[in-house]
Amino acid sequence: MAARVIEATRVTTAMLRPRPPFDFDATVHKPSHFPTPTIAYEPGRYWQSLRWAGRLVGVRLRNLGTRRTPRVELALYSAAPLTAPARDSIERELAWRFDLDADLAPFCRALRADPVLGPALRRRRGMRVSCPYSLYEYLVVALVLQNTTVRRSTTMLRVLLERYGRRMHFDGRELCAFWPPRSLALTSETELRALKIGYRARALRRISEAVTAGAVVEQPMRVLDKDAARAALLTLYGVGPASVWYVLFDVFHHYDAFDVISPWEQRIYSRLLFGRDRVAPGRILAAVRRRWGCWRMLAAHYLFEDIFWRHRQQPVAWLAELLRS
DNA sequence: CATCAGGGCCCTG
DNA sequence: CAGGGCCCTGAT
Repeated sequence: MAARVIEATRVTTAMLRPRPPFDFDATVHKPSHFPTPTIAYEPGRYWQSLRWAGRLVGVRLRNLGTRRTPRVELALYSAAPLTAPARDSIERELAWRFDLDADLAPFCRALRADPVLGPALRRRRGMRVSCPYSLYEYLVVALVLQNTTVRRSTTMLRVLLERYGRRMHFDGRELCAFWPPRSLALTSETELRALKIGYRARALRRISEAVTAGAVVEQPMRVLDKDAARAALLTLYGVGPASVWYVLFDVFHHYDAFDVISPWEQRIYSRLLFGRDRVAPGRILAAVRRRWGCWRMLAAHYLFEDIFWRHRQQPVAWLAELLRS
């Protein structure tokens, strides 16, 4: 890395007002997700690096409100002062990434009587689907998660960030920041392979190339419907059905993007929905579609994150068993 | 020591 | 549309 640590000392703040109800902690922190060194979280406080419009910015969010009267203080740290338009555009970008303007009322009304979902819905009331990454960054994460263990994924991402990313120092924290796609677009596959990311080297280079060339552009994809977005994403080399549905939900907030289920998630949903182990994926998908309809992935997200939050508070034996490995 | 699976995907037949 | 190969690592 990036010998040089970026000192982001200039700070500007703003107040965000998410649409109520809003659960700060469950929105900014997803205990079931793969943690990356670009993010830090403590109850009520959250930090991340952000590459935006060619510059690196340190983001801090603080919860200064309640579920009913949400207030989130946004502090932006940068090496050079941010212009007002830059600050506004980052504010809008974060509102999108954290789904702050979402109206969850119809969802809550429709599903609060559901016997399985109801309790999770009440405990996490106001939680949003959120994603701190750009589409490109998310694809990088999805790539290192493929066909390996969490431990190795962690190593691969760390090595990539050390080699091509930056370190940022702000608000007393040091976080890594992603590289811009173009710095990998021209890198040789051989050089990437030397970092022990295996066959992913080819995909990483080609995805970086595609994004740099404008073959895939995030902003316009945000308004595409689910099928169109899926088709566009599948044109990327190394991006298949499993990665795509994660992207459709996390990055593009399609609340119904629940059409694929991976083996480890299958086992967790089997427990949560049927109270037993290894229910066939097809049955799980049919059940969530029937019960939760167009909200099925958002509902599943509530259930999933809720059990992970509770597990953290008070270990859940069967979950601990499934996660061991 | 050999073998295999791990939070996929591509390519071939 | 099924199945082999892919990089590497740790478990057995």
